[in-house]
Amino acid sequence: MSLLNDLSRIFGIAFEQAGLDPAFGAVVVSQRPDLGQFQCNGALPAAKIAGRPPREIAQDIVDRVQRDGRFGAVSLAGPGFINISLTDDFLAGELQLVADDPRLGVPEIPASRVLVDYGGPNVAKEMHVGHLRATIIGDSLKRIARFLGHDTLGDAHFGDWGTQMGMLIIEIARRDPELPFFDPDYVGAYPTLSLTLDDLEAMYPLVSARCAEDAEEAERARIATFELQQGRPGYRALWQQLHDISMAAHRRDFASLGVEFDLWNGESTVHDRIEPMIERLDRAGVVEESEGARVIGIDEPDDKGDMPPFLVAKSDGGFLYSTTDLATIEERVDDLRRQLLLYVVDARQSFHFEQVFRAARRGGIAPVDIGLEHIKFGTMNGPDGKPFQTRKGGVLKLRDLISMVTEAAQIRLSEADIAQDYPDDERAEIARKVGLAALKFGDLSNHRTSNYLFDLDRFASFEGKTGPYLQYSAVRIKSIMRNAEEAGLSRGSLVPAGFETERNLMLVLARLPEVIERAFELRAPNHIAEYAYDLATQFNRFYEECHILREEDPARQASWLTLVDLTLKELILLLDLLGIEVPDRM
RNA sequence: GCCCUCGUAGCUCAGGGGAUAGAGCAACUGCCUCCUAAGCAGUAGGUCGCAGGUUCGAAUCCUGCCGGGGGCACCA
Repeated sequence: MSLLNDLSRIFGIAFEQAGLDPAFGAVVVSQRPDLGQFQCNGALPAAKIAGRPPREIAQDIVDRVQRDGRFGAVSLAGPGFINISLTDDFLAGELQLVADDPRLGVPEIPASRVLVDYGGPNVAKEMHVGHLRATIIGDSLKRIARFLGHDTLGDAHFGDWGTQMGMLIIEIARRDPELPFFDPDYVGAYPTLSLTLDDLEAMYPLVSARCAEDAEEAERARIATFELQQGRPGYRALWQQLHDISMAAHRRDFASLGVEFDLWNGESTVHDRIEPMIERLDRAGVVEESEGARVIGIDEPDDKGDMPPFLVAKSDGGFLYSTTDLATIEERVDDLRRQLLLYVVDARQSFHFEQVFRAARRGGIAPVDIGLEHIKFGTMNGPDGKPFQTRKGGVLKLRDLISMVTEAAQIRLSEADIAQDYPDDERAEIARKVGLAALKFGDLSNHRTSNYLFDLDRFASFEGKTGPYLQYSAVRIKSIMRNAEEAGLSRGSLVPAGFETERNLMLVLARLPEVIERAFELRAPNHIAEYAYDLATQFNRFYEECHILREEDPARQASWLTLVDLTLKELILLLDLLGIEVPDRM
């Protein structure tokens, strides 16, 4: 029931009556608001096929459509553009349907079973700014998919089964070799270590550096990894503790971002299905041996560059992340019954995903009707154009980043006179929501594939095109609705627009369905962000021009209350799709 | 060397083959006795990296070149 669909259908019928493909009737929002609210450019490409002058076809369409009373003006311009404006009556009627619809005019599409893989924290490493994008973009895509009606699962997909585990094991063994985890003959319960994630995080770079320069040490880590994967009890018990310590910290960080998952799986989840999977691939003749390792050939005739084979098992029989990734696809397709897998992962891994996806196709793990997509994103850079680092040169922890923006919001709140009488806990809650909004919107308003510059001052300014601006706009409406209720005013049917800003607000409100659908099609939350900003801006203009509570015409006032209430609902929906909450006041 | 990606206003970034390429920040000028000024209105700022091509029409699609970033099997 979207307005653009309705208009496109009307124009499509006109093209059809003129003996042309109805697809030419596609109507879009006008690029020239001075000439019309909408435009249809179909006459230009149609002219080529029909062998008639474009202006003649356009005139034909205009003549047919003009008999329809809903259009205020339909006119021909330039080489064959058709400019369209609606009557205020028609526009109000269309928007009334939206206002009466719990889904705000967004149709539920035929559901498909989707899984979004995002976040991707690792054992023994605290989440840092690099995880921010994966988490925020993935969370938004999951919300969008779910709202559109897809059966959607989010998986944090923990990095918990690779060589870093072997390294941690040998490091802990080095520090305390007497621990029973390292005694192969030990039977009984294992002690609980009092390690924190900070401890683990301090260990990792040390042992990692040693492995890099000392071949024997690297060999020990490799063997430990292998034995862990083979099921050595002491190592498994130690692994469980390292896993749980890390998981607890990650859950806390995700919670503070307001991000939730349906699945907290990881690489280790699929361990038991790796052997059978490789056997099956072997029997199918897909796996070959190469330099002692087991690989799947994935090159294709029209490859531009080299495509090395995909590694499923190391020469020592151990597994690596490519193995678990392949088994994870199998699990998601066979057990979780997913039809579309979205991997929200750094663009630097695009070659890896190209390989895994090809291997999954070649091995029959993911038939062609299963969607496999790498939703790649760029890096968050510092002022030097390189991946963001703190002044000391270290990585900025996600936790610290969140405190920084929350603190900045707290300061802004102290400056505002209006907030001085708020209770302390409410102020803290507002600061949290505002800080997170600044962070999330600042990220999501960039297209995901571009690298962008992380500027803390910009995130802390809260002015202009920011998350807090959107919250502020919504809060203004909430305030109006509260005041209206106190004054005993209520909402009424929409009446035709009488002001330019009012009409424009209605037009923006009517664009919602296409924007959400397009954002999901392109896997691009920035389309939501962009539109939410347009909507808020248009509302603020209307707010300046039209004083709702002072309006003397009761019908118009009631209509305005409906209009701003619809604006609020759309804003809250859009912000929710971005993972941003709106406080009651700020 | 090969592959991927990006190049748009002083800065940070949007932009769906369509007309006169947009926004925020920074700069300058106005607007709070009036529903929250985290706001609104205005001024100024551009050979869309360069060169070809496809097209009635290209910032957008294709090719080449230049520049930034990234990647190229037993790490993740």
